[in-house]
Amino acid sequence: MYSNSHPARYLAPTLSSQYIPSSYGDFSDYHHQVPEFGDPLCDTPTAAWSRAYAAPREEWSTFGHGFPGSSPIAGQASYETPEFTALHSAFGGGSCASLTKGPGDPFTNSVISKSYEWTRDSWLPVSRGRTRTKDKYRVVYSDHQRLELEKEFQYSRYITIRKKSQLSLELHLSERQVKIWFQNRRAKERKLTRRKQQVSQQASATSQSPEEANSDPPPRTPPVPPVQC
DNA sequence: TTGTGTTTTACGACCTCC
DNA sequence: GGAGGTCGTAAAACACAA
Repeated sequence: MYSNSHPARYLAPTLSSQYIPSSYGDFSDYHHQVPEFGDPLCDTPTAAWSRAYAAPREEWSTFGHGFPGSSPIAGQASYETPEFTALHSAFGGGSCASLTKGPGDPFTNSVISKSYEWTRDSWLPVSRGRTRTKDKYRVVYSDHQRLELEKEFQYSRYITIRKKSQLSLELHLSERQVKIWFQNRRAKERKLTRRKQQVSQQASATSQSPEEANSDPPPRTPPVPPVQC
Protein backbone atom coordinates (compact mmCIF):
# COMPACT_ATOMS: atom_id res chain seq x y z
CA MET A 1 0.00 0.00 0.00
CA TYR A 2 2.65 2.43 0.97
CA SER A 3 5.69 2.85 -1.15
CA ASN A 4 7.78 3.95 1.77
CA SER A 5 8.72 2.15 4.88
CA HIS A 6 6.05 0.89 7.18
CA PRO A 7 6.00 1.69 10.86
CA ALA A 8 8.52 -0.33 12.74
CA ARG A 9 7.32 -3.47 14.37
CA TYR A 10 7.19 -4.06 18.03
CA LEU A 11 10.57 -3.84 19.60
CA ALA A 12 9.35 -4.87 23.00
CA PRO A 13 6.61 -7.23 24.13
CA THR A 14 3.22 -5.66 24.33
CA LEU A 15 2.05 -4.83 27.75
CA SER A 16 -1.68 -5.03 27.57
CA SER A 17 -2.04 -8.73 28.08
CA GLN A 18 -0.05 -8.57 31.24
CA TYR A 19 -2.64 -6.35 32.82
CA ILE A 20 -5.75 -8.24 31.99
CA PRO A 21 -7.36 -9.71 35.05
CA SER A 22 -9.84 -12.51 34.67
CA SER A 23 -12.69 -10.61 36.16
CA TYR A 24 -13.50 -7.37 37.78
CA GLY A 25 -16.49 -5.93 39.48
CA ASP A 26 -17.94 -2.67 40.51
CA PHE A 27 -16.79 0.34 38.95
CA SER A 28 -18.32 3.50 39.10
CA ASP A 29 -19.56 4.52 35.80
CA TYR A 30 -19.76 2.35 32.79
CA HIS A 31 -19.18 5.33 30.62
CA HIS A 32 -15.91 5.95 32.23
CA GLN A 33 -14.83 2.42 32.00
CA VAL A 34 -12.06 2.94 34.46
CA PRO A 35 -11.49 0.58 37.34
CA GLU A 36 -11.26 2.07 40.76
CA PHE A 37 -7.86 2.81 42.07
CA GLY A 38 -6.54 0.01 44.11
CA ASP A 39 -7.00 -2.76 41.63
CA PRO A 40 -4.02 -4.21 39.82
CA LEU A 41 -4.66 -2.01 36.86
CA CYS A 42 -4.48 1.15 38.86
CA ASP A 43 -1.91 0.46 41.49
CA THR A 44 0.71 1.88 39.25
CA PRO A 45 0.21 5.60 39.59
CA THR A 46 -0.67 7.01 36.26
CA ALA A 47 1.81 9.44 34.90
CA ALA A 48 -0.86 11.22 32.94
CA TRP A 49 -1.24 13.96 35.43
CA SER A 50 2.40 14.72 35.80
CA ARG A 51 3.35 14.17 32.22
CA ALA A 52 5.57 16.83 30.83
CA TYR A 53 4.13 17.81 27.51
CA ALA A 54 7.07 20.03 26.77
CA ALA A 55 9.26 17.00 26.36
CA PRO A 56 10.59 16.35 22.88
CA ARG A 57 8.27 14.29 20.79
CA GLU A 58 8.41 12.35 17.64
CA GLU A 59 8.96 14.40 14.59
CA TRP A 60 5.78 15.92 13.33
CA SER A 61 4.69 14.79 9.97
CA THR A 62 1.66 15.89 8.11
CA PHE A 63 1.71 13.00 5.67
CA GLY A 64 -0.15 15.15 3.27
CA HIS A 65 -2.94 15.80 5.74
CA GLY A 66 -2.98 19.50 5.92
CA PHE A 67 -3.76 20.35 9.45
CA PRO A 68 -4.93 23.89 9.80
CA GLY A 69 -3.44 25.83 12.58
CA SER A 70 -0.92 23.29 13.61
CA SER A 71 2.65 23.07 12.58
CA PRO A 72 4.19 21.45 15.58
CA ILE A 73 7.84 21.20 15.99
CA ALA A 74 9.51 18.91 18.45
CA GLY A 75 8.70 20.13 21.89
CA GLN A 76 5.83 22.25 20.80
CA ALA A 77 2.27 21.58 19.91
CA SER A 78 -0.83 23.46 19.17
CA TYR A 79 -4.23 21.99 19.85
CA GLU A 80 -6.64 23.75 17.64
CA THR A 81 -9.02 21.14 16.36
CA PRO A 82 -12.63 21.36 17.44
CA GLU A 83 -12.22 18.00 19.10
CA PHE A 84 -9.37 19.16 21.20
CA THR A 85 -10.94 22.47 22.01
CA ALA A 86 -14.15 20.85 23.14
CA LEU A 87 -12.39 18.31 25.29
CA HIS A 88 -10.00 20.85 26.62
CA SER A 89 -12.74 23.19 27.72
CA ALA A 90 -14.53 20.29 29.32
CA PHE A 91 -11.65 20.30 31.71
CA GLY A 92 -11.94 23.98 32.33
CA GLY A 93 -9.32 25.02 29.85
CA GLY A 94 -5.91 25.99 31.10
CA SER A 95 -2.70 24.27 30.37
CA CYS A 96 -2.49 20.57 29.97
CA ALA A 97 -0.13 20.34 32.88
CA SER A 98 -2.72 21.94 35.08
CA LEU A 99 -5.02 18.98 34.83
CA THR A 100 -5.26 17.48 38.21
CA LYS A 101 -7.44 14.94 39.83
CA GLY A 102 -10.44 16.57 41.37
CA PRO A 103 -14.00 17.58 40.72
CA GLY A 104 -13.45 17.89 37.01
CA ASP A 105 -11.77 14.57 36.77
CA PRO A 106 -13.91 11.92 35.15
CA PHE A 107 -12.07 9.30 37.10
CA THR A 108 -13.70 10.53 40.24
CA ASN A 109 -17.01 11.62 38.83
CA SER A 110 -18.50 8.22 38.71
CA VAL A 111 -21.60 7.21 40.47
CA ILE A 112 -23.21 4.04 39.31
CA SER A 113 -22.31 0.63 40.61
CA LYS A 114 -22.43 -2.23 38.16
CA SER A 115 -20.76 -5.53 37.53
CA TYR A 116 -18.13 -5.55 34.88
CA GLU A 117 -16.06 -8.15 33.19
CA TRP A 118 -12.89 -7.90 31.21
CA THR A 119 -13.22 -8.97 27.63
CA ARG A 120 -10.38 -9.13 25.16
CA ASP A 121 -10.15 -5.39 25.00
CA SER A 122 -12.09 -3.63 27.64
CA TRP A 123 -14.36 -3.67 30.61
CA LEU A 124 -17.96 -4.34 29.87
CA PRO A 125 -21.07 -4.43 31.99
CA VAL A 126 -21.96 -8.03 32.60
CA SER A 127 -25.68 -7.53 32.47
CA ARG A 128 -25.75 -5.78 29.12
CA GLY A 129 -23.16 -7.69 27.19
CA ARG A 130 -24.56 -8.17 23.74
CA THR A 131 -23.46 -7.01 20.33
CA ARG A 132 -23.09 -8.13 16.80
CA THR A 133 -20.15 -10.24 17.84
CA LYS A 134 -20.27 -12.31 20.93
CA ASP A 135 -21.10 -10.52 24.15
CA LYS A 136 -19.50 -7.26 23.36
CA TYR A 137 -20.54 -3.80 22.52
CA ARG A 138 -18.76 -0.53 22.45
CA VAL A 139 -17.92 1.49 25.49
CA VAL A 140 -17.70 5.25 25.74
CA TYR A 141 -14.34 6.64 26.60
CA SER A 142 -14.13 9.28 29.28
CA ASP A 143 -13.37 12.89 28.46
CA HIS A 144 -9.97 12.44 30.02
CA GLN A 145 -9.18 9.43 27.87
CA ARG A 146 -10.29 11.20 24.72
CA LEU A 147 -8.43 14.34 25.64
CA GLU A 148 -5.17 12.47 26.11
CA LEU A 149 -5.67 10.52 22.91
CA GLU A 150 -6.53 13.68 21.04
CA LYS A 151 -3.46 15.44 22.36
CA GLU A 152 -1.28 12.62 21.18
CA PHE A 153 -3.01 12.70 17.83
CA GLN A 154 -2.12 16.37 17.47
CA TYR A 155 1.52 15.51 18.00
CA SER A 156 1.46 12.71 15.52
CA ARG A 157 -1.17 11.05 13.37
CA TYR A 158 0.59 7.73 13.86
CA ILE A 159 1.28 6.60 17.36
CA THR A 160 4.57 4.99 18.14
CA ILE A 161 4.87 1.65 19.82
CA ARG A 162 6.29 3.25 22.89
CA LYS A 163 3.60 5.90 23.10
CA LYS A 164 0.89 3.35 22.56
CA SER A 165 2.20 1.30 25.41
CA GLN A 166 2.44 4.34 27.63
CA LEU A 167 -1.03 5.60 26.79
CA SER A 168 -2.62 2.24 27.34
CA LEU A 169 -1.20 2.18 30.83
CA GLU A 170 -2.08 5.77 31.59
CA LEU A 171 -5.60 5.59 30.26
CA HIS A 172 -6.37 2.03 31.28
CA LEU A 173 -7.10 1.03 27.73
CA SER A 174 -5.64 -1.91 25.92
CA GLU A 175 -3.02 -1.22 23.29
CA ARG A 176 -5.49 -2.52 20.76
CA GLN A 177 -8.01 0.09 21.83
CA VAL A 178 -5.42 2.83 21.49
CA LYS A 179 -4.42 1.54 18.08
CA ILE A 180 -8.00 1.38 16.87
CA TRP A 181 -8.76 4.81 18.30
CA PHE A 182 -5.96 6.23 16.17
CA GLN A 183 -7.20 4.34 13.12
CA ASN A 184 -10.69 5.69 13.63
CA ARG A 185 -9.36 9.16 14.29
CA ARG A 186 -7.42 9.16 11.04
CA ALA A 187 -10.50 7.93 9.23
CA LYS A 188 -12.45 10.77 10.74
CA GLU A 189 -9.90 13.28 9.59
CA ARG A 190 -9.90 11.86 6.07
CA LYS A 191 -13.66 12.06 6.04
CA LEU A 192 -13.61 15.69 7.11
CA THR A 193 -10.94 16.47 4.54
CA ARG A 194 -13.00 14.88 1.79
CA ARG A 195 -16.03 16.82 2.91
CA LYS A 196 -14.10 20.09 2.77
CA GLN A 197 -12.74 19.21 -0.64
CA GLN A 198 -16.21 18.51 -1.92
CA VAL A 199 -17.44 21.82 -0.64
CA SER A 200 -14.56 23.71 -2.21
CA GLN A 201 -14.92 21.80 -5.47
CA GLN A 202 -18.58 22.60 -5.60
CA ALA A 203 -17.80 26.21 -4.90
CA SER A 204 -15.17 26.35 -7.61
CA ALA A 205 -17.34 24.37 -10.03
CA THR A 206 -19.83 27.18 -10.08
CA SER A 207 -17.15 29.46 -11.44
CA GLN A 208 -15.72 26.85 -13.83
CA SER A 209 -16.82 25.56 -17.18
CA PRO A 210 -18.76 22.28 -16.99
CA GLU A 211 -15.86 20.51 -18.71
CA GLU A 212 -13.42 21.59 -16.07
CA ALA A 213 -15.83 20.83 -13.28
CA ASN A 214 -16.21 17.22 -14.45
CA SER A 215 -12.53 16.51 -14.56
CA ASP A 216 -11.24 13.79 -12.28
CA PRO A 217 -9.75 14.76 -8.94
CA PRO A 218 -6.01 14.41 -8.54
CA PRO A 219 -4.82 10.92 -7.58
CA ARG A 220 -4.80 10.30 -3.90
CA THR A 221 -1.40 10.13 -2.31
CA PRO A 222 -1.49 7.87 0.70
CA PRO A 223 0.12 9.18 3.84
CA VAL A 224 3.37 7.64 4.82
CA PRO A 225 3.46 6.57 8.44
CA PRO A 226 6.57 7.52 10.35
CA VAL A 227 9.13 5.02 11.38
CA GLN A 228 8.34 4.08 14.93
CA CYS A 229 10.86 3.74 17.65
C1' DT B 1 -41.07 11.77 24.32
C1' DT B 2 -39.82 10.31 19.98
C1' DG B 3 -37.95 10.10 15.51
C1' DT B 4 -33.90 10.91 12.99
C1' DG B 5 -29.29 12.08 11.82
C1' DT B 6 -24.47 12.08 13.46
C1' DT B 7 -20.59 10.50 16.12
C1' DT B 8 -18.04 7.09 18.45
C1' DT B 9 -16.12 2.29 19.42
C1' DA B 10 -15.11 -2.01 17.42
C1' DC B 11 -14.56 -5.30 14.03
C1' DG B 12 -13.77 -7.95 9.49
C1' DA B 13 -11.80 -7.99 4.98
C1' DC B 14 -7.99 -7.14 2.54
C1' DC B 15 -3.57 -4.86 1.83
C1' DT B 16 1.70 -4.08 2.38
C1' DC B 17 5.86 -4.81 4.75
C1' DC B 18 9.41 -7.34 7.18
C1' DG C 1 2.85 -15.31 9.61
C1' DG C 2 2.06 -11.40 12.20
C1' DA C 3 2.21 -6.55 12.65
C1' DG C 4 -0.41 -2.34 11.51
C1' DG C 5 -2.43 0.22 7.51
C1' DT C 6 -7.20 1.65 5.04
C1' DC C 7 -12.00 0.98 4.03
C1' DG C 8 -16.64 -0.15 5.01
C1' DT C 9 -19.93 -1.10 8.33
C1' DA C 10 -22.58 -2.46 12.78
C1' DA C 11 -24.45 -0.73 16.70
C1' DA C 12 -24.40 2.05 20.98
C1' DA C 13 -24.33 6.71 22.40
C1' DC C 14 -25.42 11.23 21.59
C1' DA C 15 -27.65 15.64 19.75
C1' DC C 16 -31.51 17.94 18.48
C1' DA C 17 -35.68 19.35 16.16
C1' DA C 18 -40.63 18.58 16.20
